[in-house]
Amino acid sequence: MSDQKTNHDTRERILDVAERLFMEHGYEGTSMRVITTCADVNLAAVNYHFGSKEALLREVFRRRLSWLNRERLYALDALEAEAAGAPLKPSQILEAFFGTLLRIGEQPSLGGMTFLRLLGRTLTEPAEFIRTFFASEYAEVIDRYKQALYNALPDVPKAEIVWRLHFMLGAMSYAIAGTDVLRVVTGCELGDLAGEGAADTVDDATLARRLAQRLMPFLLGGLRAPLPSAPDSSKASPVPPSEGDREPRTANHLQEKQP
Amino acid sequence: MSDQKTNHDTRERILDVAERLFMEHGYEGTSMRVITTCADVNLAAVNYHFGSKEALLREVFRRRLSWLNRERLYALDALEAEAAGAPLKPSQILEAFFGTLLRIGEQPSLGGMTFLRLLGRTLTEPAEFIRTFFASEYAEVIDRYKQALYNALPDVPKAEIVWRLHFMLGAMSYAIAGTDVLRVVTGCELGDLAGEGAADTVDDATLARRLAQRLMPFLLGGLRAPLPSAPDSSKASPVPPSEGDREPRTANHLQEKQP
DNA sequence: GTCTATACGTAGATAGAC
DNA sequence: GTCTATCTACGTATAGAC
Repeated sequence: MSDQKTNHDTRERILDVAERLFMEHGYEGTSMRVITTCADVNLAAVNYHFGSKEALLREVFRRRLSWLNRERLYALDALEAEAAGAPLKPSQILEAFFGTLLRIGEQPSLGGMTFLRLLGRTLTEPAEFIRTFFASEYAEVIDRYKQALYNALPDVPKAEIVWRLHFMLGAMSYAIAGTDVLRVVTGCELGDLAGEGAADTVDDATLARRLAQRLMPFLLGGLRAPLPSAPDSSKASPVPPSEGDREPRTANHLQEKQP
Repeated sequence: MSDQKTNHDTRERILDVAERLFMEHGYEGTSMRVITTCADVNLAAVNYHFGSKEALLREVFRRRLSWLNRERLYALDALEAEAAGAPLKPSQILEAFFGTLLRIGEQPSLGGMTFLRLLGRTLTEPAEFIRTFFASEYAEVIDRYKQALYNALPDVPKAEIVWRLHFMLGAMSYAIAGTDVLRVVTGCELGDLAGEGAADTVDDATLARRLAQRLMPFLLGGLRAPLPSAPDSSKASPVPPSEGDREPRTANHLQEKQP
């Protein structure tokens, strides 16, 4: 049973090809004909094995996300067990959430950078079925991590934490998707940016490691930034002290334009 | 000439409808037939006025981006003239770049939140013609702002600045796109988050203002975060001092996983 | 279980009447 | 300049042979 074409092989081959093509051309931009041709299977194979194109996309994500989100829960469990009731440090929480994700990029068997790029791009796809699918897949993990952040930053309003979680997800998603797109905006290949000297191509595992190394301080800096001044409410903005890490206080740079 | 259907009206009506539909369903997910039906024009009108569907998308963006990027250059010119050769503060640069963008959300005549959401989503679309179009539209502005940031943060490696610019663009794009998508991830409507008390619907202008108020401190915190420790190079990470704003020094939270 | 062949709708684009 | 009618290619899905 080494090189024999079993159903399992066909299914996996379709999933691998679809993962890459959805990443390269988007969901709507990838036709079933192209998928089945590239996977060297019959046009009908997708509907036979998965039922529909939508179900195929869901399965592409499920086989990766179920692993990822389980690992994220394990990581949080471990941290909380070690802390024995004390709130976690924000840096620990971010490392568990984003570090677990970014480490996928170093391991092709978990999807590698192909899957990370696909994930980053698909999070903004407007199709309703995609959004509801992600909502259900992420619900538990997001809820647990939000709670952890609430506990870690007790003096920061919960709404503010949710906003910043949102911003962090965005920075991460674009950073990943951009490792082969956003040269457009930055005007140069990210390979040039990742290395200190060698400007040529960088393999995926190295890119993933360097991305994590650059991204995590940025996220932590954003999460722990001073709160904005209150605009239309009379309550003051307390400085959020965070355990372990010192919380810097700087001037408020953004003033509300119209009071 | 008040309510007469001129060519100009037809063109603008097509652009307005296409802007909204591309935002709601994506480029591939929006058909010419739906566009022309909603705009109450004939199917052939798009090809007559714009030449093709791709050219229509480009024109949808061009009429907004030409204004936006001109304003961004003006804002930077004004800051640099005022500074008279001295480097700008990072907060000023971010305000000029992101503030100018976010203020579009308050003005429906400039596209409002509809255009901002469309922009946020389209930046990740994989289609080649879209990426090359954005590259040319953004080239000058990005170049000018990169230079301004280099000057403002002379002790931060340029590669690090480009990475962080990249992260900031991502956080902003997702934050915008998410104002009607990412309830998926955060588990609640952003309307709930924006207001202190009133949890119902928030009009676009208010949402845009509150978004800017929350986003700018986050971006500035990320931009001015401590540099990551050098992983595979022996040179130390200097703390970047920035003018005007005090630069906080915190511990490095992220350690390289493999030395 | 897998593939061949095809159904049936819709995509973007265009020729030519008005 | 605008519209009708239509072209050709491609979309997903399925019925039925092997």
